[in-house]
Amino acid sequence: MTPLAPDPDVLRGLRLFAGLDAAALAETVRSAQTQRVEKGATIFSQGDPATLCHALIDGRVKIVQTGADGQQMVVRYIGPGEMFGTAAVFAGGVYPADALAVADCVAIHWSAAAMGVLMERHPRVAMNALDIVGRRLQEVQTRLREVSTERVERRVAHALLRLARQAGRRVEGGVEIDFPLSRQDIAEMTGTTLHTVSRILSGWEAQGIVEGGRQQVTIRRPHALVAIAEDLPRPLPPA
Amino acid sequence: MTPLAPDPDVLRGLRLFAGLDAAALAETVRSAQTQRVEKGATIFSQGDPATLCHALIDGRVKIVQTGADGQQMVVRYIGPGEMFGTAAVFAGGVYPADALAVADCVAIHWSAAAMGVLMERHPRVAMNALDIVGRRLQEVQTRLREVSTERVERRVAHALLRLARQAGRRVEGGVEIDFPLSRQDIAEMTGTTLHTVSRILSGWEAQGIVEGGRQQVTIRRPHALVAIAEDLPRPLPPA
DNA sequence: GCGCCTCTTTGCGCCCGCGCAAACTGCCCG
DNA sequence: CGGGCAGTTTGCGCGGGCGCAAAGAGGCGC
Repeated sequence: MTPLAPDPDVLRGLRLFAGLDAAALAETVRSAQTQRVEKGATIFSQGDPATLCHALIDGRVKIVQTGADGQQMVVRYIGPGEMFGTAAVFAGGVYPADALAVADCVAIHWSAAAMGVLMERHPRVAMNALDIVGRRLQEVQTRLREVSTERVERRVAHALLRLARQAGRRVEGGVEIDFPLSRQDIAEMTGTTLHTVSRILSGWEAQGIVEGGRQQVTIRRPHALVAIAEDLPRPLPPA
Repeated sequence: MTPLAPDPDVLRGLRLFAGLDAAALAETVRSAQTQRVEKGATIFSQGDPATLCHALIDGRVKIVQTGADGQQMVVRYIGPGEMFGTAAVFAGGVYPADALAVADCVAIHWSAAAMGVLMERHPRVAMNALDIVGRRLQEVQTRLREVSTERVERRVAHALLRLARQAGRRVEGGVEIDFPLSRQDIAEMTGTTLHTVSRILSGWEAQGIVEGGRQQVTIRRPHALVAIAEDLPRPLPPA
C-alpha cells in the first residue's frame, strides 16, 4: 500500500466524476491518494469503520461478505474504473464486507470527509454516486431473485455471463475471464458448493460450451450459456 | 390516485430531506404532489419508465420483482416515511419491480426532473438519497448471503424479525405484523414455497413461538425466533 | 526434476425441501 | 344464511444438490 501522487487523467475514466469541469477535476485530484496493492492483500475488512471511498484504476478486487458461521459469499468483483466501499461510507459507516486484491492493483481513495466536501460543492458527484449505487442495488436485487427462484445450473450460467460481460477478454474460440477464478469462487457467487459447480462445468465442458482450467474459465459458446440461463429451447448436442 | 396539495409538515418525517432549512423544505413541497392509492392498486409496474420518485406517508407498499418465467420475489415492504422508486429514477430509468399498495395509502411524489433540480440545488438531498440507497444495498446484500448460505427455517426467522422491526405493533403477548401478509408472501421473501412456510409456522405455533392467522402473523416469543435465526443454543421446549 | 500443495474431479448416499394433491377453514358476498 | 373462494394445512413421494471421502492434476518452489 504505497501512497503515490495521483494522476489527474485517471479520473476521466471514473463515472463518479462524469460531467465535472477541469477545475473541479483538479480539486478532486488534490484530495485523492493513490496506492498500490499486491495480489492477495486486503484493502479493507468487514466491520472496519468505513473511512475511505475507493476507486480501482487497475487490477481486480473481490468483495466478500462473511456470515456469523463463517459462510462466505462473493458480493461482486470490481474492475478498473469502478468504485468500491463508497456506499458504506455514506450509509452506516462500517464496511459490510472484505475487499481483497485478486491481482496486483492500483487504487485511488478519498477520505470520507474529503468526499463529503466534494459532494457538497459538486452535487453532480453525489448524483453520480447515487446512479452507481442505484444500479448496483438493482443488480443485487436481480441476483437475489435468481438465487431465490432459479436452479443452480442457471445461476451458474448467469454468473459466468455476468463475469464475461464485466471481465471477459476475447480470445480465439471464445471469451476468457481474465482473472483467477476458482470453482469455489463461483460457488460463493451462486450460493452452492464447489462440488456442484465442478460437476456443472464438467458437463458443459463435455458439450463444448466452456473450457476450464485451474482458476480459469473460457466460454466457448456464449449463446449456449444464454440458452441455459434463459431456458430457451436448448440446441441439442449432436446425439 | 387523486392529486392533492401536499402538506409541508409531512416532509419532516422523511430522511431524504433531513438537514434542510425551512426555505428549502418549502421549495421541496412546491415541487411535490400527493396522491391517495387504495389497497390493491398498482403505483408503478416493472419495466415502466421511471419518471417519479415516491415517498410513502401512510399505508404499506409491496415491491415485487418478476422473473422471466413469472417467478415472483418480494423485494421489500415500504412503510410510512420511506422512499421507493428513487434508485430507479437515477439509475437506469426503468422501474425494476412492481409497487403494489397492500393497504390504503397516501404517497407523495416528485418528477425525476424536479428531484434532479432539488439535488443540484441542495446537495444534502442527494447525499441523503445516497445514504438511503446505500443502506438498502447493504440490506439486500445481507439477504443475498442469507438466501445463498442459510437453511429455509432460518431465513424465515430472519424475514419475520425484519418485518417485526419494520412493521411490528406491540400487542398483549407479542408483536403483530400490522399489514396483511400471506404465507405466499413470506415464501416469496425467503425463496421458498408457501407449503414449506406453512409447515414451519405450524411447527413454531406448536411451540408457542408465533401465532398465525389468515394473512396475519403475531410473534409471541421474539427471542426464540432470534435463537433460531442466529443458531444460538436453543432453549428446549418443556419435553 | 522432484515433490508438495492447492485446486479440481468424481463417486456414493442421504436428506431437506419441493411438487402434487386433497382436505380444511374462515370470510365475503350474494 | 348458505355457498364459494382464497388462503392455509397436511400427507406423501421423489429428486436436486449437499456432505463426505478419496483420487487425480497442474503449478510452483526448492
